[in-house]
Amino acid sequence: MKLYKGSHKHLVAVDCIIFAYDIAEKEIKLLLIKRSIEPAKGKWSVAGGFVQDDESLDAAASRVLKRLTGLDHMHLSQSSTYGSLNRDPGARVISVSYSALIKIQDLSPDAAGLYHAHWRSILKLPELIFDHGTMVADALENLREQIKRKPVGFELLPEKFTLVQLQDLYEALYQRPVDKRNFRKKILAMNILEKLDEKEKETSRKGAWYYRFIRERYQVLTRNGFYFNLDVN
Amino acid sequence: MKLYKGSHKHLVAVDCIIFAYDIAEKEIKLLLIKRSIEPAKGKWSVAGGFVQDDESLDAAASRVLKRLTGLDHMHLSQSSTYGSLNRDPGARVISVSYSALIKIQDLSPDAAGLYHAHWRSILKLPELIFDHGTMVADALENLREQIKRKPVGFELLPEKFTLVQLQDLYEALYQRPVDKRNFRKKILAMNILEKLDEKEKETSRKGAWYYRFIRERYQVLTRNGFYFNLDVN
DNA sequence: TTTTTTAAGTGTATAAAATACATTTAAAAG
DNA sequence: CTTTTAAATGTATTTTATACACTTAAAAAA
Repeated sequence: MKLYKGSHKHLVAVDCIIFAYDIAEKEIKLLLIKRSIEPAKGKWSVAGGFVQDDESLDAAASRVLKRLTGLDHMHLSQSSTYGSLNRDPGARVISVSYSALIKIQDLSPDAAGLYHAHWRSILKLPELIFDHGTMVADALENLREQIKRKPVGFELLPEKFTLVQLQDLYEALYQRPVDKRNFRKKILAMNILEKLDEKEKETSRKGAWYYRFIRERYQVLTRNGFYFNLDVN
Repeated sequence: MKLYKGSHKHLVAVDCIIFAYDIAEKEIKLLLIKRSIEPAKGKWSVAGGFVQDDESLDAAASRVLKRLTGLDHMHLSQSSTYGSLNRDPGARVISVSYSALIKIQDLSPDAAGLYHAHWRSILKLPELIFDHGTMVADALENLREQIKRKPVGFELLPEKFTLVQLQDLYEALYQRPVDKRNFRKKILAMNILEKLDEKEKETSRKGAWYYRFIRERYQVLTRNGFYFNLDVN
């Protein structure tokens, strides 16, 4: 069956904006790739790839991400689609952007070597090719909204994390200080964290208690009309 | 210049979910088209078209919308992109969905005749082709969120409208009653409406005052940190 | 002309949520 | 045992959200 004859076909790419959080440096980072093909070879870009004939958009994004992280499953969501005529000087390419949230250690051995992948703070991004700067800005804006209403911050932290680390993450994303007592009051009131009986002792003498996000409890609450809300003051 | 050789090309479509509000019937309506080509000829769908070689995605959506409404400018925003392998049985098509908000009277003469376009209440939608049902559900969900935080409700109403009409619109979208006094208190407190000295007299003896949305004032306020918020209780 | 009918318009008291803010505690180092 | 450092904690105040019922305007009917 060969329908829709006469309609133009297009190159379609997926571009993945990969976010992680660096606990030590208290910075949100983005995985950037040194581009290996023309045009713009050697310039910085986000990770991308063309959508193949036999794969869905989501599958294409997963493939690109697996190449860099080795991970099969991760927090991945479609953001926006970019289709201006001359966004890529090499050819007319329509690009679907995806946001991925991962733990900073999750990089494949190939990532640094083969793909020249590097983590860069969102505060000090180099110039990016094409409209990747816009994609990143859009994705970041989206993440800032998402993290208020969905428990996505935990995707960027290890399984065990302290409330200090969680707050630092929010502060890094919003670039403004957050009231410690109010922040803890809000997140603990949601009743979706479990306090472990273990302390993080690297960064202070006293040590800070570890917590864990209980996804199952969150899901049960959600089914009963609960809404995650961590509006930062 | 012929780069990216060997990568597959795809048919790319735009599909427009066109919303309007029927004041008399107090119903949110969707513009549906009787499909004129195979596959699924004669079935209901949203308005769509293939993206041409020389037009951006936004331009393609605008073209589709102009065909039906004759309008050059309207509230139009990209929603989501759909790319499963078999979403269209006719061929592999990747589809970018757009939401449009228009006034119900804005239909081109061709719309009804040539395209068999019909307004249908979102409460009584027929079965739609392919994944158009999902597209509509996603767009509707998006609209419900948008209308809380952005002054998009006014796009669905005439220039002059009453507070009763505005509230009815919110109630139609949420399918639940809204407290009249609290609703009016909130919207008027924003100071973005101007009370006209004219009454709407069709629907009641007493008549309801007409108001007008002052976009300029909204924009000024927005620049000064104001956020539209009409969370319905 | 008075009365009835109908939908528009209005205010206040209470509850809940957001915010501002400073001291105490635990633990290691000196 | 004193000092140092970051973690942990509670309350009062302000702001926002909510619940709730009567009055008013105007035409239609008596």
